[in-house]
Amino acid sequence: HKEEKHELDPNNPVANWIHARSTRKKRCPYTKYQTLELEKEFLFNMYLTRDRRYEVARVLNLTERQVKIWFQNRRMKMK
Amino acid sequence: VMILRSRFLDARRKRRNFSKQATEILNEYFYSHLSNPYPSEEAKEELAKKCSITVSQVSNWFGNKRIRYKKNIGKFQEEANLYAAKTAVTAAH
DNA sequence: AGGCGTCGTAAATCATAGCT
DNA sequence: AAGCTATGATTTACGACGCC
Repeated sequence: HKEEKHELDPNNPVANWIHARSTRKKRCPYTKYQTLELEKEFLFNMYLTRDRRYEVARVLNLTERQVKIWFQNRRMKMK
Repeated sequence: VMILRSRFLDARRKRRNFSKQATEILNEYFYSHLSNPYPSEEAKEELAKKCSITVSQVSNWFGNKRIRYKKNIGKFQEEANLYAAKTAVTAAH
């Protein structure tokens, strides 16, 4: 199972490791308020509808993608 | 409710460092698989058992080790040589 | 095709154990 | 004892792949 991108450089032990693409957005910790509201929404339903996702993103000033991924991560954390 | 749970989860952050033997075992695996330090699920289970820690802790350890090694290879050179020598001895019977 | 699901991970950050 | 660093755990963000 391979992920993201590999660099092509012989002789460097790290060359064939998995590396994040340089275009990846830097991790940006969410505020207490954002996290609390996301948790409340998660308690309401573990899976988002499209409408709820749009609304949550708008209220918390996050992108729909961030909200979607937050829910995916949250479900994994729960396991 | 969530406050209670978050406190419970935060409690997991109260940790002890792993034993010297456990760190030894993890480092031996890491440096003897330096070109591909991604243990399979089965390998993680075996390491977890040998180290008396959980599979998640093994995953955390490798995640931390990979990024910290990559970020500063020079700092780990001495350690790398130490384990390379150790596994070389093992390989020579 | 396209979108959302899980799984495993990178990289940054957090919290604090344990040295100096 | 206080400060600093090492270390284990948690948090965002994706890539790979799966299933409808």
